Amino acid sequence: MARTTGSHSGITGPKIRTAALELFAKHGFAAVSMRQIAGEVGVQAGALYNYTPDKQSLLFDLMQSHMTELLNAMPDEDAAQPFEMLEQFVRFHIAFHHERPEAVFIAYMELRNLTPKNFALIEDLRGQNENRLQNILIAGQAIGAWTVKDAKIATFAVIAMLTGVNTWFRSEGRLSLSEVQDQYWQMVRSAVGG
Amino acid sequence: MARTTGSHSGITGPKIRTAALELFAKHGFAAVSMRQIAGEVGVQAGALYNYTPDKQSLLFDLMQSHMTELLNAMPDEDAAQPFEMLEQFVRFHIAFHHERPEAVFIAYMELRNLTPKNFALIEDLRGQNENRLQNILIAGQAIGAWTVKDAKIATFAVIAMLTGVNTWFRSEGRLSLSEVQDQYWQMVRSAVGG
DNA sequence: CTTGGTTCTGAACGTTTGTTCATATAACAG
DNA sequence: CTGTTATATGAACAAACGTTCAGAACCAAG
Repeated sequence: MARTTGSHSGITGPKIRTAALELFAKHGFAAVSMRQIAGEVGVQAGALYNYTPDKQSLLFDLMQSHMTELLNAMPDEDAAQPFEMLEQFVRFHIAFHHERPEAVFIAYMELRNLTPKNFALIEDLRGQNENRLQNILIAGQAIGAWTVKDAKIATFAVIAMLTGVNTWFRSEGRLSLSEVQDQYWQMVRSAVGG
Repeated sequence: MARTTGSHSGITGPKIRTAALELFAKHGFAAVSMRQIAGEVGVQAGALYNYTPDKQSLLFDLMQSHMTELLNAMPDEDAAQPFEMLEQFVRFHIAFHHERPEAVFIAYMELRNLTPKNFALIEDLRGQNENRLQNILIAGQAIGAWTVKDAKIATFAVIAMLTGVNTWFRSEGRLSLSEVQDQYWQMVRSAVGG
């Protein structure tokens, strides 16, 4: 046998994904050319097509990886009471998103650049995440853990708040991650009336 | 004297702005071509350059108009107590954004497609809006109207919540505008501890 | 070394891009 | 009507786009 499959692939492949992630987050999918990505990797544009069938797939793979990572990393719902589950959800979301700002940015800024088929797939994953929060809120409603009126509205409001953290929070800044988590948890708890 | 300035300009000009607004919101600035905009207007691409020096200015003008409209339309701060001012801010923001979803979308999705100079100008206008909310929160803090710890965090959280309404709320849906305003106001009020 | 497969180059393809401009059209003032 | 001027056309420009592909370079097994 000859050279092992992906002996360079193991280096160039991830490099391409990283470069694409950063460039897409910075300039937007449509504004980034395959030649720019290749340049960042240190390779010619044609070489990218050993790793992705086309530009669209590159975007889709990045988004899909992010969403499945998010869903897999999320703590189990079953274990705890609604109140603790909500706190866990809030803290987890802030921490998880904080570690991968580019992926978060892309995952909800570049939805419109997906083909309809790919869009549907990502939207489904998005929905799963929102449903977990909504289920927590409904469960808490049911046992009177809080007083929020409409669980669906509250879901959107909380998701927006949490996603918004990434637009301003940086580790080097005035506040630590846990301070941010603390205050957001307090705001969310109060907002749902818990 | 000859023909009055802008006899057609008065028709084509606004048409171009409307078409650009819709297309930029739908597909993104970088993904929309001048020919697409022209096609929507019913004109050839070259004609656009009677109304804008270039594509970039078209984007910038749309964003600037939106931001100054927002700032001008905002109710005065001076009149009321922090508590009423906060409620006013929340209800106003939801209503105002609801009336112009495309402009809102563009105003914070296309920041990265502005030239550095234009970016700075828009960021300044953005900051003015955030400052109004922050001032309200600080004023309320000072007189003990609510218990929120960090006014800057709360500002970001509230802005994110309010801007997020546009991602899901449509007039034809289950809820009316005032129901949404009511529940968001309740959530914001609780979140700041008022 | 030879052999065979993986990875990359570099040129090329057909389109599309933003923008310009000479020219045509149409509307109004006198 | 004539003359003037704002407005639109449609062709053209160079540059950049995503993608393809023959061939070179490289690496590892035998």
